[in-house]
Amino acid sequence: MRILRAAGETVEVHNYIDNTGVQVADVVVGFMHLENRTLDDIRALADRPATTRAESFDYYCWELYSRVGAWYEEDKARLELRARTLHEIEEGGNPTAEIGEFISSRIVDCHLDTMARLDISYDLLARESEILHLHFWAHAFEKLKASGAIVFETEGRNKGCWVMKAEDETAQGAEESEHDADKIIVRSNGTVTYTGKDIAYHLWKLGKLGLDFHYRMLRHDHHDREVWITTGDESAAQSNHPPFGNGTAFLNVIDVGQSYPQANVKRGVMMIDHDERVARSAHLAYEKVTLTPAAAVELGMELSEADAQRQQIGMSGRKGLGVKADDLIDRLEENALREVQARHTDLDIERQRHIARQIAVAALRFFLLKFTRTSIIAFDFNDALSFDGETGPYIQYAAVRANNIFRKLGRTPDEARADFKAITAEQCNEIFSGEGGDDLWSLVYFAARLNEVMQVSAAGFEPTHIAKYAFQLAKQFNLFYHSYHILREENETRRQCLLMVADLTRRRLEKALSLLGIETPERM
RNA sequence: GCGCCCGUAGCUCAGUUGGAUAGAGCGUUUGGCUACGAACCAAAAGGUCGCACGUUCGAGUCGUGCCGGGCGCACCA
Repeated sequence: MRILRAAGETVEVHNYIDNTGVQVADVVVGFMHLENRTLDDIRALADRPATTRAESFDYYCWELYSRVGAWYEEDKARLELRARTLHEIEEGGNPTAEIGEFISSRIVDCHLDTMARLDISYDLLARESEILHLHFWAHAFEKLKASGAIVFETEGRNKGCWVMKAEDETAQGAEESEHDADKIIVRSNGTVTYTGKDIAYHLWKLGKLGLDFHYRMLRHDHHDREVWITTGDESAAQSNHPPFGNGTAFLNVIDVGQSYPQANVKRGVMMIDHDERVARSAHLAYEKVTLTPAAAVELGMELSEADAQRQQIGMSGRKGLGVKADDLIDRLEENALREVQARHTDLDIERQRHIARQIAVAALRFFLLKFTRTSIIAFDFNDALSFDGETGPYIQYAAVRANNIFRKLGRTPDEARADFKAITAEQCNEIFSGEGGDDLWSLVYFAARLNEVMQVSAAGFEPTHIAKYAFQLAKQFNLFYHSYHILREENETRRQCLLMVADLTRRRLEKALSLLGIETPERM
């Protein structure tokens, strides 16, 4: 989002809230049938003051969710309870749905708090419940039927369903093939599948549905910007909302496992809105983070022999196996704070904490961004917790060093720039063609490439290009920093040239970091 | 069976549209702080780019076929 905006695009950040799905249903089942709790009980639990992470509502639900998973395993017949609960939540207007609504809202709050720690925020939270209740599907259904995108099957395996036919029907040939290429959109019992709902949602994104959500302001984020959420309750709606939807293209950031359903969604939308801007839209697939066997052991998992041999082990919420973002950030902040306190005893605790938070965010964000989207990230605690080498803090450190030069000099970069203006082109040329001139040119040239790298990164939807570039620039700056001691330079002209090189690099470093969502601390 | 992704140094990964002796980080070995703070720098060791053909003046990169690993292919979301 930051990179696309910097490249001149207008971007709206939405987060799809699947508040009527199986995960919510399972937690509801856990509260209602494993723990026999009422809505008031759950409310009390959510409202109790939490002194440890384990007592927080989201941690409680995470743990409960895996318990429900195990409970289903004991007796598959219990899955009937999930189906019923899911149905009641979709229906709305009953106690089960009320509990579901409460839980999902609270979890969204927790999620936003966690994301805020990483400087992540959203413009709009679009809820699945509204897509159902505001009849998005009914409108999309008519359009799909009218366009011939879906047809009603009167015979065969899919009898009684509305299906989207496979593109290469003839090439398919074999009737008895194990897998059917046709995609069912409406089931024989008349209910709509996920793909159908998602097609409706995407038609809305492009302003092609002829319907809109109601909106209300949910909260201000950590930068005091408004975060809006959809609502099906017209009386709660606020009309002073920013414009949402009506996009010219959409980018769905979902893991690569969703490639097949996403391809179907795009196909469905294309049949109604055959437009180059839709063609430009894409499923921006990324690979998941998995655990190294060592990390899995550290999380308390007992490895089978087969697992220990594996390269990676998938995380699973159902099994309760995963790294919780808040835990990881906590550890990063603790480690960073220790380092800061060892180095900067003069700063008060609040400033130390602030710096520690900035470093922790840099470490985690860079750790995730240093990989390409398509490579599976094998999560290792040592790598993720590191502040040395190819890490976010390394780059921050280079930028802070550059700033320290000016701090020690007693002049701001702007003042130094004014001094520099007094130097003639000839004098400058002499420095840059003199001893070490090539080193200076090489750094200046590399620093000047940020914009080009940003374009490549935006065009390929690949933030890692910026990340790799930022690291290389920091590395080159550190070399320069060691090779040329600026404040000790006696030649006044030369010193001012070196200062300008340092300032140029500093600005590019900070810009690159900000594109990655990383701040530059005042001290390190 | 069909489709997608991956295979590059001991480990984790980069490698723009095909272009010169294939690059980082970590780890290992060695050296460097009277400091613009060493969260750093320098040096060394370490690679048949999974295998085999093909296209090309030239292939880690493009094509085909194998081998190995991961993930999809619901009237679930």
